[in-house]
Amino acid sequence: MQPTMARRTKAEAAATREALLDAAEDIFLERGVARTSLEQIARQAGMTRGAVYWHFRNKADLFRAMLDRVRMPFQELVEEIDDPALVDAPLEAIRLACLQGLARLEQPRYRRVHAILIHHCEVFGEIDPLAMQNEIAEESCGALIEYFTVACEHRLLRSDITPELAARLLQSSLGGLFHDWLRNHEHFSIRERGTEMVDTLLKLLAREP
Amino acid sequence: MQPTMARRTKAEAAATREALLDAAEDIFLERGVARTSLEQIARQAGMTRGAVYWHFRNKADLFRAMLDRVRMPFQELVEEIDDPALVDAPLEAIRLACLQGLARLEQPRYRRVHAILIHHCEVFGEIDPLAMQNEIAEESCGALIEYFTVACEHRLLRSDITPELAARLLQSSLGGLFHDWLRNHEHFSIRERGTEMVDTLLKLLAREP
DNA sequence: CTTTTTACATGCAACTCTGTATGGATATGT
DNA sequence: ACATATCCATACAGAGTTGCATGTAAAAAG
Repeated sequence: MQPTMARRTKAEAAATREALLDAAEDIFLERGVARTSLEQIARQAGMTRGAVYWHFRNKADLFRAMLDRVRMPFQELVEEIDDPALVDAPLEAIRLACLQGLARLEQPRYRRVHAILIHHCEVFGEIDPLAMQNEIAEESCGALIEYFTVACEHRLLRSDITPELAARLLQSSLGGLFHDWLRNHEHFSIRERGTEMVDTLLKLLAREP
Repeated sequence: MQPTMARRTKAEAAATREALLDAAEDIFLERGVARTSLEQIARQAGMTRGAVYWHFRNKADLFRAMLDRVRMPFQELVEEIDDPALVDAPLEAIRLACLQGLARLEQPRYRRVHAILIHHCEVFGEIDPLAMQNEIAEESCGALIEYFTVACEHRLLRSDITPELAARLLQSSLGGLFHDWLRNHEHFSIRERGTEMVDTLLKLLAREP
């Protein structure tokens, strides 16, 4: 055993920072946020608590950094499918944005971090996960309402369905499916079920030809 | 200050047990399960940790007792609306069972305990809240599938909708709405939005006359 | 090459929480 | 009335975690 390992290069330091965040994901997901100590995270990454306290101020700061690696604003999803042919097909734009989101959530990192945020952490320190979830929900619902409003103006929606109702239906359905899937993702594929759900919902909501 | 308060009557003991559970609901909801100590619960109830350890073995046991006060198996909801006229109207039976469940969730105790179970606790000790949620979800979804299957056999469903798909749609929608509402119940009434959602979904899923 | 800063490891004091052991006073059974 | 079991308060030992302070070897700056 060496006397004391010492300073790494800047690239190595960045690598240990990522390793600490990876380790945090692992143990947060396995034991929950509250029950994992900083020493468990450090040992999982092959480090000691000294490394953790150098890179982060405390557990809340580490948690925030972990979330920052998977920031996925809804607006990004819309911009990624920015096809000018879709301005007159808002329902198809919604469909593609949803599928884009489902594809992202299948990536292990997104899935794991969201599972931690939704199912494996409580309020702690200066972090309020419910407030974060609220922000996400409000933003996505607002965006959906806008698109459904456009669809309504183009006479693409059933006459007995308001844009707000359509948006809430779609958002609740996907949110519920998301929650269920995050509990045990091996039970089914969220991409398949999500696609099926979005397709049928949009078909049911669309005005009959 | 008296030297040492001592033994209460059996009724008083049962009352303190209830008071401890009430206090646990309060603080669990406010601070989260992991961050609340047994002493905080005891003091909130005007007792000490001795009372807690007398009535419960540990925090997990207290948590389980708290959940036992709001056990609401889906079958109960169906039995409560056991109207023989509904055996030939399975869609109406589903609707009434859902409304019955929504009405229950509006009761403060049900709402608070479910908010704790879903949003304010992680895995701890011998308690796995995700497994409990899974049980609830599986049971309710299974019951919905049975009823939608009957509806399908009676030609009450659209021909392009399978009973499984209908059940998953309804369950995900209500589950997502439930999660959103539990985050901040003052934002909207789950009874109104849930009723609206159930009505429109069933209308969309029903075969056109 | 020298100095300074970086990137950690190690050690320490303080705090919090748990579980249990003990004690006491009263309700309850007989 | 007496003995006993009940209901709860108090005290204590132990473990675990946090934040900081210190040490240190190498990288980076000059």
